[in-house]
Amino acid sequence: MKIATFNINGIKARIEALPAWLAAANPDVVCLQEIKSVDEGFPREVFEGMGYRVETHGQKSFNGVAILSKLPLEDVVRGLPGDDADEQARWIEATVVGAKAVRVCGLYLPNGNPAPGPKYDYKLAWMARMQARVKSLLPLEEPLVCCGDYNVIPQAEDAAKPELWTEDALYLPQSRAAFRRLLNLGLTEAFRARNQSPGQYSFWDYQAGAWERNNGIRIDHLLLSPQAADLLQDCQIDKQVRAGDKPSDHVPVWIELDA
DNA sequence: ATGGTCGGGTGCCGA
Repeated sequence: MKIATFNINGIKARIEALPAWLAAANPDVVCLQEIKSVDEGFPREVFEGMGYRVETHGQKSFNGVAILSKLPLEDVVRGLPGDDADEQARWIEATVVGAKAVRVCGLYLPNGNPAPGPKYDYKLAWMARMQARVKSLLPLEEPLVCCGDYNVIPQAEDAAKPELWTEDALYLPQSRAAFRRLLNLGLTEAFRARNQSPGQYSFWDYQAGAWERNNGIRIDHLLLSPQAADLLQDCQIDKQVRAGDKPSDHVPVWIELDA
């Protein structure tokens, strides 16, 4: 089972590049972030025509997440539990029914800039809620994959120029500590586990020739429960997508599971 | 050293 995460930065803007990548990469499951569309505006027919089931959790203008799957989806949850007043669409879960069932959580973690400030407070509170949600899912002892745009640079080696990020919400010690606490629940970060080569990133800013200079950061992650980590065969970043026509500022990251 | 680019949607905000 091939599971990917891809922050597409607007479904309307990516209506050619996303199907092109799907046709080439042929993932079974894709978690999308920043669809920037309400559910009714999402062009589901395009993806249904390619054999994908489509579950969205959209929002006007900002945020919005979705799961595309060639395998049946069950028990869809929309929205991160723990705050009924939170109206930002950043979380969707579903069980993918393959040879083995895999619970997949697709997430768009808050950016948090500027820090300090209310947006950073929201980021840290959201991460605490995610911690609680994952903690409640782990006792099921089933394969669990939490993937998406974490908006966290875990370590210095995950940025081309870490010194430029020291005051940024993506790299502040509190952000990295909250990410570590997730890992310390017993999750495996798939790319770090499978791929040790340096200089591999998942995001390059549109500005200042960041792509051409490989001035990137690695902020799109797949975190696996022990039962999912047992099935992990591979993890790769589809870097070449950033060089295509009308690219997102993020590229897909995917895992292959023996499931 | 500075400023720079996208997307969504129609005035700027978010990244």
